[in-house]
Amino acid sequence: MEYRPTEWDARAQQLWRDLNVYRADFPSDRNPFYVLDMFPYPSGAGLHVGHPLGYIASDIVSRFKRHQGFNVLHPMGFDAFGLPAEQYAIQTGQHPAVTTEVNIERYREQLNRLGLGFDWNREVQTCDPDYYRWTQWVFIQLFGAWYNKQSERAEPIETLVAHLNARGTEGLNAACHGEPQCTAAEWAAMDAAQREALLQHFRLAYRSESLVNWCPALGTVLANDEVVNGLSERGGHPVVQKPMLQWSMRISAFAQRLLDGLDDLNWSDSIKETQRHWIGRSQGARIRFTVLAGEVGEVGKVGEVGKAGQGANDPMSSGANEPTSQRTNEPMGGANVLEVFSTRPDTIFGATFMVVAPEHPMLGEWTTEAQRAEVEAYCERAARRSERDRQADTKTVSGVFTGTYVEHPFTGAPIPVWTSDYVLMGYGTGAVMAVPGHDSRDHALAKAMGLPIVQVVASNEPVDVQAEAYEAKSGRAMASEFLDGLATVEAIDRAISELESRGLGERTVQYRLRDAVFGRQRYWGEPIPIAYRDGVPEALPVDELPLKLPAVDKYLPTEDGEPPLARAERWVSAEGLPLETTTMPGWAGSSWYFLRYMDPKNTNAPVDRSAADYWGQVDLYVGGSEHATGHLLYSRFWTHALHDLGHIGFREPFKRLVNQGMIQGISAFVHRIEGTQTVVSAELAGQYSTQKLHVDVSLVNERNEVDRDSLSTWMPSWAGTEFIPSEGPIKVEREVEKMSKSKYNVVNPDALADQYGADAVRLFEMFLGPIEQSKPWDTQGMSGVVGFLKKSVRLMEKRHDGAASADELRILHQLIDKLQRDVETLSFNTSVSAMMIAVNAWSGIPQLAQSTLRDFAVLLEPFAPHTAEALWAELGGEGSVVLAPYPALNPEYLVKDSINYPVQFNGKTRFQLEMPASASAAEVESAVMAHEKTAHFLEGRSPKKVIVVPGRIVNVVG
RNA sequence: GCCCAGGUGGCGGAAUUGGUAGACGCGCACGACUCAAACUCGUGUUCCCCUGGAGUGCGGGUUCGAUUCCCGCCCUGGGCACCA
Repeated sequence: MEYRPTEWDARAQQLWRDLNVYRADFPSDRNPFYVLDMFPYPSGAGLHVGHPLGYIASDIVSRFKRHQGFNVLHPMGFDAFGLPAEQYAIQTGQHPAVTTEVNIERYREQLNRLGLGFDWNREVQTCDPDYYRWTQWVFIQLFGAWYNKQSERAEPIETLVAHLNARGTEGLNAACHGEPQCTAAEWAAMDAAQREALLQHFRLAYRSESLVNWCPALGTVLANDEVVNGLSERGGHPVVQKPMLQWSMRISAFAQRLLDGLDDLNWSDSIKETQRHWIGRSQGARIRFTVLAGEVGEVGKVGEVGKAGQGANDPMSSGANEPTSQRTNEPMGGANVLEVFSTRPDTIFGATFMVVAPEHPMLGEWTTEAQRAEVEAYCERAARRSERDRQADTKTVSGVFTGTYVEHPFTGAPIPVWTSDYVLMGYGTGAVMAVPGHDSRDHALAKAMGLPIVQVVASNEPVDVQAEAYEAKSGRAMASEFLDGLATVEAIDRAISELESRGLGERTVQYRLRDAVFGRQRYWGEPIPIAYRDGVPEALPVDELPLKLPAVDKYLPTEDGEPPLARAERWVSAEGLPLETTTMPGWAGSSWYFLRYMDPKNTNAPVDRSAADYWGQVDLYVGGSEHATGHLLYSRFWTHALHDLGHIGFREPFKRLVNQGMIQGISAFVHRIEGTQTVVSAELAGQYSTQKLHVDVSLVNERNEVDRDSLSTWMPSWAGTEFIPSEGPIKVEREVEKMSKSKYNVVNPDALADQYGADAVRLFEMFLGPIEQSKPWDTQGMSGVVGFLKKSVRLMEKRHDGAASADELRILHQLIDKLQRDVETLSFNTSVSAMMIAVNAWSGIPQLAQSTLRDFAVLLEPFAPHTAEALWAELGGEGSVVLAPYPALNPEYLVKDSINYPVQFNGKTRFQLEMPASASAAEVESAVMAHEKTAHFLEGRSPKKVIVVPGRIVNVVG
């Protein structure tokens, strides 16, 4: 039998299609197993060898579980809404759906070329109206829900309305923004618009005026996870903070549950830690300081502000993006009270000034006339700076005195109020009590402005708080009246109790997690299914879904800066109401797609409850770690909410998560003398003033030599290139970098599959190393796995119809044992090596039984399914090897009857001693002592101690 | 700065609960086959001052025994970054 990989690839793939072997059944009596890959965004560049790393691993698990009799769900789809297709549309006028479809077609071909066993009957595309109909449906569910902190779950908005009818906001414990409140009587008196304005503060999908990340270059707002170092994740454009009326998702309501849920998930520590940080729970207290009246400017219009909650443009939305407060009923106190959050209330006696964020809504009120010009100038400067600028110089401190003072709650001393941009409006209350003695940032401002620094925590080591803040939480309170002598932890507790008893503050938990901005001023996304009746948002009736993307003449904003959907001719609901013009962000469709695979054709619901109950959580989810704070958090949030609302029976979507590492490219550079067309071989480059330029890796051979002719004809700009030396090889320089089109280091998996066969690519990617690890792609090693496949095929020449020998069975069962253990940890590099060891061992046996070879074909199948299929056919197997049962492990063949003991003297291995496995420790010891070499290594000493670990090792100490 | 992961031959990497460090593969060297080359097969391949010694980033420690456990440091990759 000759090894013919490309021929076998085609034949096996045809057989799989004919027999529909990857079909997942429902209903079914078999046990379900759900293996999921993060579905790709179909970009124009196609797949490179890095993408399939995770797909191959999950494919191996799927195939393995199928052999073991599980009903395996292993689907694939496309995350098809996104910016690149839209940018291309803006440039060319081509509808994004067209480019997207072309790209999807190419992706599907590339995935199939590698023999990945997906159930394509269940494919989903997020841009398909039959799919996004249900994304819109989920949005409507969230719009129609609120989070009840009493029951700790999301509930239909009707239960909130019932509460408001009965008692107003009294006794209500809900996740919300701002300080919405009303009595039952006030609620009863409100008109529809006023009621909706109030409800918006509670809905899980809501609209509010808030500070958002605005990216002028992309013309859209972005979520926090889409902004990296003050630049947009896509495209790297500057991002600024800007207040806008926007749709948001109240993910902050689920902060504690998203935190707690991590404990039971089988995910990597680093992803869990990343999420914990992103959620950022901190415990402390809210503390209220009374603003000293004499100093307050324009006190007149104060009182009304805090009582808002009525009217469509209510003023209480100003702090909308701040995480929800523990309380809902206490008034913020308007300009009379300055409220801060602190994790160190024990240091309150060290608070020598207050700092509020430049965006703080009360700042204007608190600024005295004398200071007004200076404060306004400062705020304007802070607003103009982009996030990036603000982050760039965290070293320089700046701030301005407002002219106002607050009263210290315990000492009654006046404390000056400052504003500085190191205090963020988006966290806590947007104000802090500055304790320069024990907080480095407060310390920096105090130093710069000459404000007093007081020590209120004593340490065992000598500390000088004038020089540096003492921030450790291990110390005892001092100069703090009733707190003196208490250890920090106790002092915090005591300080909070004291504040609570005086009604000046309370214990609270603060989260860093912000609500997620949900609207995008873009075309290529799901339309938000909201219509406006007299300016009041209402959800479309579910039976009007899908709300399809309208045709537009251009994919750009309108002249007035409205999103592209405003260009549509009649963008109104069935009832004729104007529709929302922003679309959903990229993460909407990917937040629930794993549910749709369970029931992809359902026209009555996103997923039938019975299908969701049968398949349950994803057993294994494989994908990149770059989604740690985006997709992986949002999809958890939606799953929790859908669970609470009764649509599915589990809270957490992904039981186990494995992050595959990145495959890096090995870029090639030539040295070109600056300002010339002359290329210098790398070893001579030091003699010239050269620049390093990327060249395509396909122009370079294994000896790192670039071909002159192909370089000259590679691109027009390289025509007429001259070379030094003029004869002989031209060397390139190599460097490991991220694999990317622009670095010309991309290797395509389908091209490799055409050259070596799909199985060689699969095996090689797995053999490269542990799945989670990043590693450079080096095709040189390919010959190793090709050799293994050829050797495997050559075993067929040894086959006979008789019974299998004990030797060959021992090899077989050791392999089964190893493979079964490896699949649990996805340790497929060692699986490949174990198969190599087995094949090498069988190669040394003159004859092999047909049954052994058949079993081997099944063991090989998850890794190299095409070759296994060819072997299976040759061995007379029925149907497809994909559906064959896994060979049962017979542990008898794993038992060894003798053990080769390494014998150590003082920890150094000196010789081996073969002993029967049944030998006792005493027998082993006497055998060692009787051994001729023992006397030599003891050099006349008598052993102090002989350690015998049965079955393992002997160590003679002496 | 804080948090997480990692550091083993020329290279990718392997090593159950602490128990023969370097499996498997690449590369390299030598040999067989061949007129020759490719393919294939075989042998060797951690290093050194080689009857021995050293050795898993560095320095200590625990242990009969440490890649594995503990303490301190260095480096690499990733995450967060004025979060009060």
